Amino acid sequence: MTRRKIQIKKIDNTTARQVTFSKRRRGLFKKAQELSTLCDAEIALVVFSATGKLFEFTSSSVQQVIERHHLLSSDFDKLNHPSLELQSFCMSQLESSTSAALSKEIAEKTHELRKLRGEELQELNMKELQELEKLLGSGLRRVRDAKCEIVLKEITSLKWKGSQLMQENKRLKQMENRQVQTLELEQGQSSEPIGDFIHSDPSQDHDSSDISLKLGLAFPSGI
Amino acid sequence: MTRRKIQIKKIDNTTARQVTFSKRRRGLFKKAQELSTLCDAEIALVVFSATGKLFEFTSSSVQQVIERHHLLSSDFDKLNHPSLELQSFCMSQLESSTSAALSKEIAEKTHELRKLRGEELQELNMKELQELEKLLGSGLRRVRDAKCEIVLKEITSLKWKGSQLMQENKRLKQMENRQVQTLELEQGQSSEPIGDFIHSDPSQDHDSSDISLKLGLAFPSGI
DNA sequence: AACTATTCATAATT
DNA sequence: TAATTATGAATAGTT
Repeated sequence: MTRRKIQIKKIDNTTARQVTFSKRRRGLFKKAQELSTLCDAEIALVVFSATGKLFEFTSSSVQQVIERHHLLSSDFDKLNHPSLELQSFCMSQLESSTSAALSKEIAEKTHELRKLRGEELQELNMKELQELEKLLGSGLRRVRDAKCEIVLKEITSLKWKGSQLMQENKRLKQMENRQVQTLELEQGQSSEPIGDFIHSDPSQDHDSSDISLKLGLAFPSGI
Repeated sequence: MTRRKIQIKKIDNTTARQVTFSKRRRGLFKKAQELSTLCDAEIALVVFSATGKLFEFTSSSVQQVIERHHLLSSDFDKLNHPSLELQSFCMSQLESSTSAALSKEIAEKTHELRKLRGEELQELNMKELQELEKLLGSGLRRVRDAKCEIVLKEITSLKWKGSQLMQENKRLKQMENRQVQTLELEQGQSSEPIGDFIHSDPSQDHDSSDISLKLGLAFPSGI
């Protein structure tokens, strides 16, 4: 995609296709390698060229499984049934991730969770306990910070809406005064128009009444 | 690779790592798709994120092969690759039932762990934060109890060993007195034997000095 | 989630 | 094939 953009469709020219395959395959494997390193991801990548040649990349954690698989698969299979080979390879990848690695990972995470919940402490020594305490302490601090954050946001929002209401109120009072003055000058006119204006549609205030409700809920529950 | 070149090593910052994972994963899958189309290659790409989430790509040709196998495998295949056929069938069964479920469980546990470590709090509301705080608080209490337990054991052990030493000491003093009395009675003997006896090999005290060292470590670091 | 300054990948060419 | 280079893509850091 340089010198000119290309369409993503099969390259007709065989030579050009092979050259592109070589270049892009290298690029793809490099990207896979980088992703697994940068983001601690487990990656298995298998590529069969149109001519049936096999290329593969796997992050170190799944390497063993593949080696085992290669020992089991015959050259005959590789040469004659690349698709089958690929398929069974994929399946073994998934399978291994499934039963062995995933189960192990779950066990580890479960254990970690139990420790954090203080359910499996007898096996820990003083140093490990202190590290755990530190972890829990910092977690607790972050939770409390998050709570503060929420409350502060509520307060800021309330203050702002409060000042809005005060402004509105002030404006309405000025209006009212003007109306009263006008009435006093005109003497004896009906007061209907004033009532209509002052007691305007209450649904306009829906937003602010909602706020005081939120405040009522937020504070008593304990900050 | 923009704004600045980066080192290809695990990204420390969790958020940045997740963002990069998303971006680069998309890039990688796109490249894989392009390579398979442009060069008529068969590609299988499996990625597990650090959080245990599964992503996969298989070129259409591979997908077709797999589907064909599952739905209407030919007699030829059956005759020549019964074990592979059976294997792939079993695998697919395993994959759909186990892998998905296990992956989901890992994702859940990972999420739970991240919450406990205070890494994913922005999505929680006040009530959830309070529950989390309670959980962390009780965990912290248990960890501190466990630490107390260890220290109390140390103290009990020290007291016991101390009393043992005092008894031993008392016995030795009695011995010494008897020796002195004997000497006074015998008058004019060398005092060498007494010195030898009192300043006995200090390596015998190794055990108890070890304890006071442990205690010295345990207290200042904060119980 | 969108943007942009860079670096990277690579199509065309030699 | 291998190297070069002009250009399009990908993406790290930022908003």
